[in-house]
Order: sequence, then C-alpha cells, then structure tokens
Amino acid sequence: MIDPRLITLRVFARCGTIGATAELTGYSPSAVSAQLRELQRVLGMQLLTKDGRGVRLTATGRFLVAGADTLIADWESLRAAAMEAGDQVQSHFGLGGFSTAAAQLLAPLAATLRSTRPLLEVQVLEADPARCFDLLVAERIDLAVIVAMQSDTSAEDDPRFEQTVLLDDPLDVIIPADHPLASRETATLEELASEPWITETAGSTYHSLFTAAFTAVGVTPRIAHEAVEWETQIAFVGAGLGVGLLPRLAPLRSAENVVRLRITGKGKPARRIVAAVRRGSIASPLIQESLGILQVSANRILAARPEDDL
Amino acid sequence: MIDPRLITLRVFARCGTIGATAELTGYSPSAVSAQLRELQRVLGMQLLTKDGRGVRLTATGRFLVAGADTLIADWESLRAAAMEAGDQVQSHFGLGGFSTAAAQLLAPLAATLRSTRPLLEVQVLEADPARCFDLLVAERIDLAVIVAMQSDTSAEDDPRFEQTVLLDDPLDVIIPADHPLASRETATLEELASEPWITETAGSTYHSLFTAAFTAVGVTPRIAHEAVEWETQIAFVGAGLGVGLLPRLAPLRSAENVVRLRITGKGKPARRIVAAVRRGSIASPLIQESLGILQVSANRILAARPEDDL
DNA sequence: ATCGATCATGCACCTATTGTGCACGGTTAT
DNA sequence: ATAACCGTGCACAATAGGTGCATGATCGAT
Repeated sequence: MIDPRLITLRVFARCGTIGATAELTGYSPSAVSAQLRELQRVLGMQLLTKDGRGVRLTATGRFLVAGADTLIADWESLRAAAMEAGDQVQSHFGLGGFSTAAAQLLAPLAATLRSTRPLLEVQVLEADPARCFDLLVAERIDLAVIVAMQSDTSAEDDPRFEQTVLLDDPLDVIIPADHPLASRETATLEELASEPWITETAGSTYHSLFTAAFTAVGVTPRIAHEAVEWETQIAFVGAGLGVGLLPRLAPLRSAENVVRLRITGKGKPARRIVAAVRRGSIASPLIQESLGILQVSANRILAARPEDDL
Repeated sequence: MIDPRLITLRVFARCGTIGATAELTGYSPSAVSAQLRELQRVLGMQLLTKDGRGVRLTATGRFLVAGADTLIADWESLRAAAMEAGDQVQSHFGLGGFSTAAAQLLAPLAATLRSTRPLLEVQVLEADPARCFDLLVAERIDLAVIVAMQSDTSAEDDPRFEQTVLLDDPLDVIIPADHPLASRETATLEELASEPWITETAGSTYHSLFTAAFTAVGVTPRIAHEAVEWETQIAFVGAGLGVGLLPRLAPLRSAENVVRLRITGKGKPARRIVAAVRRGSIASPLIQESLGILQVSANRILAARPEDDL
C-alpha cells in the first residue's frame, strides 16, 4: 500500500548500493535506479548524491527513510487490525529462515498452513539472519525465524521489527568417537578448554556465539580450524582434527564417527531462536496463527529434551 | 506515496457511489470499479458489498478507511517535514476555493507563487466548500479557502484536515436605493426584521448563515424569495422585491440600483473564512508560505475596513 | 405493472508506465 | 595501467491501468 519505490529507497538505505538493492528486491539495477530517480521527481526532493563510484543518501533522504519506518509500521498495523476485524484471507505469505530453522520449524509451519489454508500460497526462503531482516524490509518475506545474538541487543529494539522468542537452542560439543570423553554424556567447557577447536569462519553468526560462550566461563580456547558449513566442521571433528560446537537442532548422522555431548556447568552456551516480523504486522491473524504453530513446534522440541537441559 | 487506490477508497467512503467517486477523482467509473476490485484482491479483504443497485463499504472497509486517516496524515506530515528539512521544491500545487475567495484571496496567492516559484505549476479550482473538502481528500488540491459555518463545528476537528482562520467577513445588508434607510450607513437586524428577505436557496452554505444570524437576535424574518447566485439576489433587491444579506467581499457594482449598509448592534453576522489543508501537510514550507501570503491579503482587507467593524 | 433512470461492472482496446538487457562512462583498487 | 566495480542511459518488451461503450440489475415514478 505504501509506494513500492519508498520501499526500494528503504532497502537502499540499508545496503547502500544500487546493485545490492536490486539483488534484494528482485529488480534489475536499472529498475532500481529508475525508481529512485522517479521517486525524487514526484516528491520534488533530492534524495541521492553521487559519492565516488556509488551513490549515497542526502540528509533529506535519510530523514525520509527514518520517518518511513513508523509510516510502514502504521500501515502494517492497520492492515493487521483490518485482517483481524474482518476475518479475511491473504493470498501470499513469505517465510524466511536459516537452514536448521527452516528444516525443523519452518517446514512444519508451511505444511500446517498449507493444509489449514489451502488457497494461501506459502513461500519459504532460506537465508541467513542478516539477510532475513533485509528480506523483511524489502517485503519479500513476512516472517523470519532467525537466531539472535544473545550478546548483540542492537537488533532487538529495531523500530522496524518485532521479535518473539521461540526457544533457546543449546550448543552441544561434538568430539571424535575415539576421544577419551566419548563415552560420557556431558562435559563442561573447562574440560574442553585445551582441545583444538573447530569453529565457523570468523565474522559469521556462529563465531560470535562461540567466543561469547568461552568468555562467559573465562577461558580462551585455541582455534585450530575454521569451517563454513556444519557438514565440513563435523567432518573435521570426525577426522580427529579437534572438537566443535554444534547446535542441538543441527542433525548429526550417526555414521559420521562423531559423538555429541551435552554441555553442563555454569557456562551453558545456547543460541536464541526468535521469530521476527515487520513492526505492526504482529497482530495479523495469519502471523498470530503462525507464531502459535511455531511455538508448538518449539515446545515439542523442548519437551523432548533431558530435564536438566532446559 | 500512499497507494492511489487507497485514496480512491477513501473518497468512495465519503460519497458512497462509484460514479461520484469517479467524478471527484477524475477517473472514469470503470477505473474506480477496477481499482477497488484490485485493492480487495491485493489486500485479500472484502471491502465492498452489493447494496441495492449500488455498493456499500463492509465493516472491514470502514475500519480500513478510518485507519487510513492517520496513515495519510502521517505521510503528509513526513513529507512536509522532509520538504522543510531539505529546502526542496515541489512541482504541483492545487488550490481550491469558492468564488469570492478565489477572486480576492486565491488569485493574489497564485500570482505571488507564480512569481516567487516560477517552476511551480499552480492550479486553481473553483468549488464550493463541501466540494473543496472532497477535493482535498481526493488529493486533487492541496489547500482550500472556504467559509466555515460558525455554528457548525462538526468539520472543525475532522481528523483529516487542519484549518486556520484567515478572517471574518461581515455580512452587509443590501436594500433598494429608494428604501427609507438607503441614506443611512448602518442598520440593525431588528430594524430590518419586518422586511421581505431574499436569501440563497435553502440548504446552501449561506442559507444556514442567514438563519443563524437571525436566531442570534431572536427574530424570525420573512423569506420572500430565494436566489442561487448573488447576482440574481442583487437584481431582486434592485427591483425592490426585498432586502438581502451580502458578504462584504462580494463585489457590488454601483450601477445596480442597490445600496449596501453595514450591520450594527449585537447580532453582527459574519462568515468565517478559513484555509484548510490535509492534516499533516501544514508544516510543508509551500503550505506555510501560502498561508502567510493569504494572511497578508486577509490583513490588508481587514485594514481597509471601518474601525468599528472588525 | 411498465418504463425510464441510475449504478456498477465486464469487455475490447489503447496508452504509458515500468520492467529488462546491454553498452557505456566514471571511479577506485591492484 | 589495467581491471573490477558501480550507476546510468537507451532500445525494447511486457503489463498495469486507463477510457468508452454495452450490459445487467435495481429502484422510483407514471
């Protein structure tokens, strides 16, 4: 309902370049360029300035984008309230999430929605958390399941989003099957402090989780290897190169010569899995129903855990 | 920036029929119909229901329209603030007003704007007050100069508009040149109570002003004739058919065998001339400048009056 | 009861907005 | 210097969105 060109401007404000905006919105770069030019024409404002080989928002542009946050939230809110008031159905619903969330939470959600609302066209997009926020802003998706950095509260009160916690997913340690501790069921981080660690590549979402876990207990682990995919990480561990952290929700095929131990002790690292929606849209019946379904899935996962591990 | 189809829906909410909406917005009836159908499809809501040979808003529709008021006001406000912050220029500016206002207030305004902002395309539309509000809602005009019913406060705090008083235009009495009081300069309503009166046709904006003036002093005049145009009314008076009320701003050609007397005494009827804009837009520099110019014109008019008459 | 008036809507057609793909010019990093 | 990158302009294509007229449905008046 808000002019799509304003949405485009908003996306541009997030990623800074026309090309990235195009990629994110699904337009071509020329289209984005033309849209922004047209937007400036109809508003009679100069929103962009040349800046080196790129373009940059003017003060007016930044002002407009800042104000657009509340405007869009108001619209979402109105739309949600109207949907609720009128018991209406919407036709398209976009979901986003990272791999394990997509598998364990979004898939059942999509399946349930597909059966309860047959004429709703559900679309799931796998994307990492940061990109999920971008996709929400770009209105490509309506709900995202992401992992929140427990340490990083910057995104928590972003005026553009509303977030609800689904569950805390504890991190397990995975060690080679021939490791001395392999017969145990639990271990503490201190016990493992001297092991060579295999982490996600620095800068990734999970790397900061890793460091946060160890700073919490006051030890500094030795990082031996870095992997990008969990599969790779697991393979490294299986090959005896070291140990690693793996979220409980991440599947571990038994054939992989690796065992998984729960972590006990005072430093119990976990990743917080939250659902995020555009601010204002949370009252929408479809969102509400989806959050309910997600919560059910989350509770089922929690119920299946050992008691000492919640 | 708000989807034009939502604007159209809003206009429809005001006038109730597709045809009237079309006339007001400048679209064809089919276009309005198609727009509203498309709007319902995109939102996944049913907004209209068949009602006899026409259509009517559903509860959802009314809800949406009600919420749209604040949404649109927010946008206007944001736009205005951005314009102000960035010292930007807009390209089009629509003005509306009724005949005497158009002549005495809007014409100088348009002329001034045309010289101070050469590349601003100013458009003036003559329309009666009620229609001016419709045109504001339909976004055909951005500023209207209208007469407010002093009695009728319903429109004053409409969430869709913001109004500022420009001046009070006193009503004079016009009498035939051969009338006993014709040599006087002033008269009271009581003195004229027994005269045959010539008014605007019942239901018009000015008719209610007429009745309000006399109920204020507690007499009930005899209405002898009704006219639609002031010219007609003046002609009637000139022909000796009775007396009438004429706003000070309405011109009176001397050749017309009619004299104009100021009204004194406790019941001094006047029409209040106000400028109205869409809520939120009042901070816009262009609106601000326009209001300033209008106020100057209004003050000049006030300054030219006898002192006892302000 | 009939007829005409009024209203909304569907259809054929047309326009113009808005998208894509590609080439180009300017700017920065190697 | 050269290569990589970024944004923009242009020719062209798709499509959203417009008009005008015919149609069907409903209501009021004769």
